[in-house]
Amino acid sequence: MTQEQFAKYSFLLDRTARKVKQYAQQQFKQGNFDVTVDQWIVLKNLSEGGDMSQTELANLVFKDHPTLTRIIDLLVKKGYVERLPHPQDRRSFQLHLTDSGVSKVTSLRPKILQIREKAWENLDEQDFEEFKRILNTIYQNLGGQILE
Amino acid sequence: MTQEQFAKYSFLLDRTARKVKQYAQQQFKQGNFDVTVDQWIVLKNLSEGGDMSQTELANLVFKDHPTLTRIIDLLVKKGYVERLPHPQDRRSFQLHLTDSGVSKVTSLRPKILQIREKAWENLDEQDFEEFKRILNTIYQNLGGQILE
DNA sequence: TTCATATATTTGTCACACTAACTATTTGTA
DNA sequence: TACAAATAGTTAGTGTGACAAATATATGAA
Repeated sequence: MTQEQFAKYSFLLDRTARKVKQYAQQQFKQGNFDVTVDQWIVLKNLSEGGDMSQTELANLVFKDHPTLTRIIDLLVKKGYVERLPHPQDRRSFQLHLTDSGVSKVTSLRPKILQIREKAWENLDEQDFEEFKRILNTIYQNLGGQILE
Repeated sequence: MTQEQFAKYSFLLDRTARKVKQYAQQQFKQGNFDVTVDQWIVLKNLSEGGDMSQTELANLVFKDHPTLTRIIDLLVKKGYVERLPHPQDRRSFQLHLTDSGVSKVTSLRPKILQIREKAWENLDEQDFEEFKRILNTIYQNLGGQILE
C-alpha cells in the first residue's frame, strides 16, 4: 500500500459522502420538505431525545456549536423548534419541538427513510458491518470517540 | 436490515468524512501550509495533469464549476496558479501552475502524504479493497459515474 | 450567413464547517 | 465571600458546496 493510495481513499470517501448528501438534498427539495438534510437530522434527534440543551444536541449530532446555533435559528424561524429558558441555568436553553415540528417529523420520517435506502442497494449485511467497522476505525484513528 | 439502519450508516459516512477533512485541515494549519485541503487537491491535480481548462479540472476533482472558480481565484491571489488565455477558445482559460505553485506542491507533497496515512492505521489491504468497492457501489447507486 | 443552441466561466444566494473571539452565567477554590 | 476558571451560547470571518441565472463565445443547421 503506497502513500498515494491513502490520498485516493480519502478522496473517494469525501466524494461519496458529498454524493449521498447531495442526493438526499435533491429528494428533499423535490418533495418540498421545507427542511435541509442537516435540519432534518436535528429535528429527528430532538424528536427522539426529547427536550435538551444545545450542547447536548450538538454532541448527539456531531456538529459544532456555531453550526448548531444557526441550524436552530432556521428551525425556530420556520416554527418547528422553540428555545425555552432552562429552569436552573440561565445560560442555557431547553430546545423544544413545537406541535408543528412534531407533525413535520411524523410526516417526513417514512419518506426520508425511503430516500436513505437508495444509497445502499446492491450491498449486503456483511458489507454494512465491514463498512461500519472501517468508518469507525478511521474515526478513532483521528481521535474521535465512537458510540456504543 | 431495517430502514433505520440505512439512516445510521448515512450518518456515520458523513461524520467520518467530516472528521478526515477536519483532521487534515488542522494539520495543514499547524504546518502553515498556506493552502486549504481543497486548494491542495486542485494544486495537486494541476501538477499531475499539466495545464488544463477549468472544466477539465472540475471533472477531475469532482467539484462543480462555481466552487472551482472560487478556489482558483484564491490560488491566483496567492500566486500559485495563473489563468492563461486559451489559444483557440476565448471563453476558456488554460490553468497554469506558477513557479511558486510548483515549488509549493513539491514541498508539501511528502508532508501531506504522511498526514493522509494517519486515517488508515489499523486497517489492512483487504479492508481498503472492501472500502473502495462499497464507496463506489454507493456512488453508482446514486447515479454517479465511477472512474477506471 | 444567420440564428438557435451549446459551452466555459462567473455571479449571486443560501446553507454548513471550522476557528476565534466575545457575552453572560455558573462553579470551584482560596 | 471573592475571584479565577469553566461552561452555554452567539457573532464574525473565511472557505466550501449546491443550485440558478447571467455573460461571453463558439458551433451547427437552415
